[in-house]
Amino acid sequence: MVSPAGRVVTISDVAAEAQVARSTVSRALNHPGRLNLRTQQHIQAVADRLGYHPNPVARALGSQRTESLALLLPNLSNQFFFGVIRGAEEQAAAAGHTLVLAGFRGDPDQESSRIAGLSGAVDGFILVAARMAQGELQRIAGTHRIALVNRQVLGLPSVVVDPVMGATHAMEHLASLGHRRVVYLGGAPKQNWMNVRRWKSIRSRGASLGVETHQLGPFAPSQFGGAAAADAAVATGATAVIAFNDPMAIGVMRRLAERGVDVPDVVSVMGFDDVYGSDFCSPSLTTLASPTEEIGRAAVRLLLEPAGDRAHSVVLPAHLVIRNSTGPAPG
Amino acid sequence: MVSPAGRVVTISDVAAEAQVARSTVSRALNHPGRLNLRTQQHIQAVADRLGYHPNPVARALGSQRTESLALLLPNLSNQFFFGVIRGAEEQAAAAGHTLVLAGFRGDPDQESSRIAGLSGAVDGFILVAARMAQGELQRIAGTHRIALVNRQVLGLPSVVVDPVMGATHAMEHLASLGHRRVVYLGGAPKQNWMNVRRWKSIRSRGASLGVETHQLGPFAPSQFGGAAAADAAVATGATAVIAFNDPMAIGVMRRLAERGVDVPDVVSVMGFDDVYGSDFCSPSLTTLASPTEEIGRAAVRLLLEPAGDRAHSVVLPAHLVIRNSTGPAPG
DNA sequence: ATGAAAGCGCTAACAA
DNA sequence: TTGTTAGCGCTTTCAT
Repeated sequence: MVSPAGRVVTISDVAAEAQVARSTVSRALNHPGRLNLRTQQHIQAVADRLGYHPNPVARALGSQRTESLALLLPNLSNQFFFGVIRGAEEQAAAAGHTLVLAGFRGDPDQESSRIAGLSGAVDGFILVAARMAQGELQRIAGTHRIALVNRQVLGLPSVVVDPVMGATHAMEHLASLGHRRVVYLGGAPKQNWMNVRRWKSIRSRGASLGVETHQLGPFAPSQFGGAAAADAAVATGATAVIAFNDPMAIGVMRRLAERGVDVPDVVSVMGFDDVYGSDFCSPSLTTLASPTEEIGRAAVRLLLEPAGDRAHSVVLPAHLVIRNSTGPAPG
Repeated sequence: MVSPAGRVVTISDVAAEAQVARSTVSRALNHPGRLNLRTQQHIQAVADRLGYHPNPVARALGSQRTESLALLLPNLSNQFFFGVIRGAEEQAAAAGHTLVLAGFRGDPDQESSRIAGLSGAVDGFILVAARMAQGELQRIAGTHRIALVNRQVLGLPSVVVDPVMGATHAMEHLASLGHRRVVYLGGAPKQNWMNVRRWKSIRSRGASLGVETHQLGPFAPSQFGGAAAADAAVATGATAVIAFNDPMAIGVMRRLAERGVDVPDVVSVMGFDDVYGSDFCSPSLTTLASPTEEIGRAAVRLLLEPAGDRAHSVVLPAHLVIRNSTGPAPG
């Protein structure tokens, strides 16, 4: 850590103390086995005694590997992202990597400028709910290792929660309860990959089930947005509301409670993701659970995989969690 | 970004193209003003045209400044931490810094080993709810810039939420509702700085108010821990329960609901922090709100301040949010 | 199996 | 105001 003189211990200090060349110290620590066992043990002992820790910056400059990954998110307010962060950090740490966190505040310009700024500082980028144009993503993928989360782009590695499975389960659940008129509350931004797929899948499954579907929005993907959407949602005459995500759904329920509209007796409400709080809100929320942590872990694995077998696209299942916010259609 | 040849653009490319020395390019970008305006503009233009972005790693090796900060947390499950992360990222980004996230899984050994591993890779550390021994923290502070969150150690910069204010408000609130017997559910680990202060302050304010206080625990600082504590809590005969944090309090309420014990008619329940969910759980939770984001921001500011006026200790106020989980003592 | 030497891309004295 | 020259601490050929 620190020499008696107060200086940080460098590889030179270890080399001098162990009476070997600096390169030998480097090898002893990075490629033991390519060394005489005794020298390697000796060097290790000296390094330990001196409290030597290689400077990651210097190491990165030489090796071109920083052993760190960036996680780029639209914001840090959404509970869904928190799960992704947790999974990513866990997997990164397990692989001996460091995780850099960056929020881009929903601004696509900031998104690419942060990538540019971190370029060289990390070995790869996990882009969650990327807002950038597809062409720009492909261009970036030409020079950087990236993995997308909840967005698919042809030829780029990605991890998404199956939107078709989710929407299908949702519609089948509602249809089986007798609902014939369902409204989907879109989340902003409207062109959000997941938002588009969820709506498309809901509409198409609705058609095949003989359930009428409408879309409203986009609304902010938060309780606030849900509350703002609630009145319009019931005004459509729908007996069931599917929100783009759980916080929106909770916002809907809170607003309906204020108005005295009973959930699920008058209106059923569903969300997506099963984030923190969806189990203890009132009524508890029926939702399509996303494996948030696994998303983060899978994205890290994708990034760390040998470049050979890349371009995978991982599709994770969504599963229906039935709670108390959905019930038989009234009438 | 990338030269026609596919190589990443370096400072040398810019220098060659602009017909100046590399150091001049460096200056033009880092210390404009110390340069002839025309040269500086010319270099800037060339750099822009080539899409030059300085390599942060190389820059750090030369300057000894990485422009990045590490945020070290016991885990990434606690909602309270999420707020701190959000605030820290925001403030770091505003200051042009990058945030490295590291969880140490509650293990003090991992805590210090992650610090050692990141040493040199970041300019400073924010240590949230640090578990390390005080002496070790002081030793680390000798060689690294650190800022503690929710822990105070003599002479070290820190940001804490006022535990006395919080506990005082809590006890006064309960006393005014006629409660005479209060139980505090401690959070693990027992020696957690905040846990200790909260209990001490509750006990002492209880004494001066003539309210009997007991401590139970420690329990896991989560809904799970709260649920496990609930039965024992009511068994004490207390009419009010104060949990170490909100998730615990929510866990208590869920368990009590299962048992048919009414909150707040039979037992009042309070938590700390006012995290996500405390407003929409059922009943909504009376709690002592912590300014989580501001904690993160303040910690970053502390770290980024000129070394001269360091060793500040910031104490942020906790404020009482009265909701529906507290009511008059029964009887 | 080990050492010598050349960089990685940049910053920062020091010169001019 | 600008160029020259050393490094920063490490990895990595290339020799030996």
